[in-house]
Amino acid sequence: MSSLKILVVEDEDAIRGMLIMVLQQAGFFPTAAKDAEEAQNIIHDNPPDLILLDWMLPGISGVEWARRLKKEPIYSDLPIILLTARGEEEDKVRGLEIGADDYMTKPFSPKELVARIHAVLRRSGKILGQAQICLGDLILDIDQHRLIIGDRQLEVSPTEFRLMHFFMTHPDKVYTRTQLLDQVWGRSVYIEERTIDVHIRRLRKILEEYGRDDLVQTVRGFGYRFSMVD
Amino acid sequence: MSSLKILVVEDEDAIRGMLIMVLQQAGFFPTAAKDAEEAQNIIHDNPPDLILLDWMLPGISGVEWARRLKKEPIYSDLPIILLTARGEEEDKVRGLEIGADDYMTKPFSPKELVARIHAVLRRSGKILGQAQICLGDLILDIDQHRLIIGDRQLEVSPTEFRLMHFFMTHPDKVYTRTQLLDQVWGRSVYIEERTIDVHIRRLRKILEEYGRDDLVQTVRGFGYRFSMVD
DNA sequence: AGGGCTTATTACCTTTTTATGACAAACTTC
DNA sequence: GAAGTTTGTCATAAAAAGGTAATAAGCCCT
Repeated sequence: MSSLKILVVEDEDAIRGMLIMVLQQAGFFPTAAKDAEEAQNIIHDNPPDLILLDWMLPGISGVEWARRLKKEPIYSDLPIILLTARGEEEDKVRGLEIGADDYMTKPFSPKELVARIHAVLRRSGKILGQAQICLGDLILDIDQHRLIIGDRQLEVSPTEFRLMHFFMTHPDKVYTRTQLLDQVWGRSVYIEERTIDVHIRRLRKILEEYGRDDLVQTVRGFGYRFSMVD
Repeated sequence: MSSLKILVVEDEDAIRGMLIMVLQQAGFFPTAAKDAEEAQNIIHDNPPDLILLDWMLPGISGVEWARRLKKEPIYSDLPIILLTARGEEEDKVRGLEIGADDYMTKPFSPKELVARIHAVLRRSGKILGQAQICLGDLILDIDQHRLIIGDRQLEVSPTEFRLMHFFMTHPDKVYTRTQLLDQVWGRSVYIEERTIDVHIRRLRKILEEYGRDDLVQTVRGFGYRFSMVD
């Protein structure tokens, strides 16, 4: 699942801006509101997958608004993370009479925020990886961790599986070795670009037995492409 | 089984009230106590099927009381879910051998609470599912704690049984060691991940005699999978 | 055709991951 | 409370995977 929308409801410009920045960086699609009223409109027009809500808001307080939201059946499943200043309210928040799914005390690190968002989204089932990815007669089953062609199962190593996963979710497009390294191995790993060649080779060898080694195509001077079309 | 009784032990009125509300809504029959002493009486007069216990209590702390309870043979099977505030204690909960079956960090969503209660009840056998679970020629007899293959029946140890139970009710999907630990042993126990390997080994050894050790499959880099398919 | 560059292929070695047997503590059972 | 189970941990063996370098093969241009 991609394009997870997060609504930030926060009256202080600086904090709101910072939050939006952080969220974008983390791959979310943030929208923002200054108060409950504005937020209400956004929710109506373009319901987000999660709300980051300031405890104190001008007009209707964040808590109050959250409570109302949770009562409406349409929105009751919408996860809410409360943002509070450190202080006396902390105890009350813990009481969770509000129905918030989590809370954070300012100031917090971007890292922690993103981590909590992920946790809440996962808990509420918003992050559902597709169970299966099909492409022609290729099936990559994430849950079962299996790669199947037709009715036969292929034996692939962890890295081969990840590579295949990336290819199948990004078909028909050329990727440089560096891009593949970043996407499949992760930005923080440092290995030779040429190593990619070897892994491509290994993938092809496996696919070869099924006459499908033509799926992994070399684009001379650029990199590799995975495609059902020649 | 209907009319599952749940005892809430929590000193803060607001939270206690909220919990009771949530539990009723979810179809349980909650009773409540403000402290360990009160709880002790209730347990004696009208033993519940599960206890929701606050970590911090006036007088005897929740943890201390839980520990004592677990030592009494009569109550040792009574599942306990600990409620803790987020903070330093969190780590301790996992580490310390309290004997709780699960724990939750406030604040939590009602949904999650109910889900965990169900999970714990199921694990501890309070919720009767099917009496038998069949998969191919495998039959797992819940009541008798027996595994039947074809026409022969064999005894398995408690842990092996639970592991087998989990596998047979969740076939074809890969689980990491951590997931298995959480699901089969419970979230609050702390044992080495590698211990899973040993239990897998033991399961396989049993199945081996019937030529069925291929049911438990290793998925390198991820974990294990139980499947009738290769 | 040949030089220069890019990719393919293979072999090798290191690291990582899993399997297995043994042991001791904890727990049951009689 | 003694004998037998059960279960978690460790040490070690075994297996698989992953990265690199060396060499072969291929492509493109003049």
